[in-house]
Parts: sequence; structure tokens; C-alpha cells
Amino acid sequence: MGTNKAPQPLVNESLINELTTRAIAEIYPSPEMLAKELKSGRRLTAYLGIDPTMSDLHVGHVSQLLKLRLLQKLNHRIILLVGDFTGMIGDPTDKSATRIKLSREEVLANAAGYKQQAGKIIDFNDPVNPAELLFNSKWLSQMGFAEVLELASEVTVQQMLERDMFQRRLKNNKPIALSEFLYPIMQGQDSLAMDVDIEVGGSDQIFNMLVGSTFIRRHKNKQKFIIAGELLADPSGKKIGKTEGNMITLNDTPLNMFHKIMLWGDAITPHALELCSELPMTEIEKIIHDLASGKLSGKDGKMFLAGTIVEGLHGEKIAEQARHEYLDLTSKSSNPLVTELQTAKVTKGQNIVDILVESGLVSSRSAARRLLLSNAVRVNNQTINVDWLVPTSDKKLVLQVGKKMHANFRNLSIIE
RNA sequence: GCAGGGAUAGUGAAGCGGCCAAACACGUCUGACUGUAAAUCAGAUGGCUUAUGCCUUCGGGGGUUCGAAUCCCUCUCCCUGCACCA
Repeated sequence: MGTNKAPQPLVNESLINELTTRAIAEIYPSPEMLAKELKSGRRLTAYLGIDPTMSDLHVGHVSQLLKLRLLQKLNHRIILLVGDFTGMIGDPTDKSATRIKLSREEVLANAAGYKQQAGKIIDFNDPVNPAELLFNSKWLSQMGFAEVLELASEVTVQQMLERDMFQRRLKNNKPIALSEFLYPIMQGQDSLAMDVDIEVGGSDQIFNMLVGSTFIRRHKNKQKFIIAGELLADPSGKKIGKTEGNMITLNDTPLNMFHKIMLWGDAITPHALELCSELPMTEIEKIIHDLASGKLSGKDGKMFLAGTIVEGLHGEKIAEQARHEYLDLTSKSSNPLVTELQTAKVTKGQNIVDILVESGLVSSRSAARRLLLSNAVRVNNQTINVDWLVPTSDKKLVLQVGKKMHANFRNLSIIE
């Protein structure tokens, strides 16, 4: 590493404009100052930190990764930081209770897929300006108590307590672990250790990111810029993807991703296009206009959204294929024979209740019976009841529970 | 350390000796309607070889009782006062 000569930063008005205005919640100290810095010709170092608390990155990360991508295009140095050390403490942001600490093993396991998934958006293999992957345990695990105290003295308890989520917990008499106060300090130390100029993050990270700016100002005597992106939400402010089932990870298959996006409310389309795609803002304006005038239906708008997001991650060809498979899967008449269905082996005469449990589609026999009673189970698109047994004639059957997710389908291959 | 209060299913929260597998709300799942969207309406939501049957659940353990989520003892954890405090 580091044998290449650092590339010369580009000054591209439209990219810089995109970077400083699109999907932005806040830029510190100001968008203008950031734009000015980006045009200074100095090569800047920017980073996005992600705690490996989950095994996969999700759509929420896309807009921030796109910010990094823009910076990469402008030839600035970009870093994806895996918070393998901080992840073991747990960020208190937006948590009403102390977060459960993760074990070292869990953290590393979760971090494993990040590079590959983030690689769909930022380029780790660029010959001239590759993105870098760093782990913050590298410096945080080396710190002594004296250094920690030194940094801790630069942040006041009052500043910490200003945070809503701490206030809420104080009011509700919920505990606040002292280690949670140290979280922003560790994140600030990340900025110091990498000597960054820009930190990219969600608007929920503003407090933590500002601590880093404070440290940088005091210790490096320069301004660290903060690009705080908007969080994906529908117009009523409801956050997207908070529930497990609707969580779209960058590891989802294209079809799955396409389908999950189609389950979002229609109202999200413009916001999601702005955040999660690279579609030019002028195009998005047009979509908004067409949606408002009725020229584009809510459904078609969302189809477009799903196609655009999947294309951004997997390319045009695969996106088109996902679209076809989705249409195929959802058309009422066709047999839902799609690629990549999981297979379960069954024997002739086997009872449907057993099959449902053994194939992992439902968690208990009681649950299976309940679903059967409510007409939720289909074989080859035919609703079946509790008494159904594997027939002697067919060789392959498609079993479906409910009509929602791709994951609720199984190919049944019958053995003698 | 002392004195009080609390721990109930995914979450919040009722229940305070039998009618409790446990109200209600949220969430989740399913059905209808749709665009396998949203909204709305309806049902379900511990498990079991489907049973107006059995088993396991109300922080852990032990007891009282014909019978305990409910009473007593004890342990663990949390909260609130008071005391102590580098």
C-alpha cells in the first residue's frame, strides 16, 4: 500500500454541488465552507464509520456510501471504518436502554461481509484511488488510561446530558452506563487517529461526529467537516426498515431486494430516490412532478424506485431480471416457479403440518395449523387444508405460506 | 449500609388466592380489499400426535393452601429516598 502517488483532487462543480446538497440533513460548519475546501486543491481524507452490530449493511447505509463514492470520484482519500472496538461497547444513540455488548467473535463475524457489500458502491480495487478499510481497534485498544482521561476532560457532562436520549433515560429512571459517555470520545479519537478532514454519517450521529471535530480542532488545529445525511423516512417521518422483516440488507438477492422495496409505502419514492440512488436530481424532480400529476402511478413510481436501487447495486442487467422475476412472482395467474427457491424433501403421504415445520416455514405445529385454518397455505397456488397429504402423482410441488415474501416459498421434491 | 418500591408473554402494561394461557395497547402473522403498496376491516398471536383435553409459562429457589402470577421466606437484579464518599 501507499506506493501509488496520491491523485490530484478534481474540482468538479456539479459533483461538489451534489455532495453538499443532496440528501443532506446538516453540514458542519457549513455547506459553503465545505465546498470551498473541496475546491482548494488539497486532497482530503474522509471516512464513514460503521459499527458491526449487524451482520449486514442495509439500505440506510447506501446514501452515506454514495457520499463516500462522490468523494472517491473527486480523488479524495476515503476510508470505511469498521467500529470493531466501539461495537463492543455499543453506541447509545437513539437507544432507550443500554445496548447489549457484543462479543469479540460476533463483532468480527459481522464485520466480515462489510467490505464485500460496501464494495458494491465504493471501490476498494481502484488502481489509483482505492477505498481503504480500517478497524478502530487498531488504535483504541492501544490507548492508556491517561490518554482516555485527557480526552474525557475535553467533553463536559452537561454536553453529554443535553442529548435527548440521555434525558429520556434520566426521566424514566433508566440506567446510563458510564461507558456510554465514553462512546463519543472513542468516536472522536477515530477522527484523531486517522487525522481526517471529513466525516460522513447519518444525522443521528451528529453529536458523536461533533466531538471528533472538537478534538481535531484542538489537537490538529484544523477544521473537520461533517456531512450528516438524512435518514431514510417517509414524509410522516416514519423511519424505514426498523423491523426485521422489512430490513433490506445489501446482502439480499436482487429479487428479494426488489420485492422488499415494493413493500414500502408509495410516499417514500422521491425521498428514497434522492437518498439511495444516483439518479440526477433533475430526473427526480420530474418523477415527483409525474407522481403529483398522476402521469405516473404510485405503483409504477415504486417499480422505478426498486429498479433504480437494484441497478445501482447490481447493474442494469440483473436489475432488469429482478424486475421480471418480481412481475412473474406477483402475477396472480402464473405458477410461482421462480429461480433460487429453497428445496425441501418430502415423502409421499406426508402430512402438510409436518412439512411446514420441517421445511422451516413455520416454527411450530400449532402455528402451522393456525395458518392452514386461515387459508394461508398453498400448494401450486391451490389453497389447501389441514388434511392435505403429499400426493402420489406429482414429482415437484411449490409450497407457499402467505403471499408476501419470497422466503415463504419452498420447492417440494418428492422422494419415494 | 439503612428504609421503601419493583421484576408479568416480542414491547408497554393490567391482574393481587380459584372464572388466568393471563385484560388492554402496540408490534407481529394471516385473510378480505388492492398494486403480494398504503389505509381500512376481520381473525390469530406459549407448546403438544386437534384435544370443549394435556403440558410449560407471570425474575430464581423454597414454603403455606384442596388450589398461587396473586400470600410467606429467601436469593438475584433494577428503581427511589437517606446515609457514606476518593
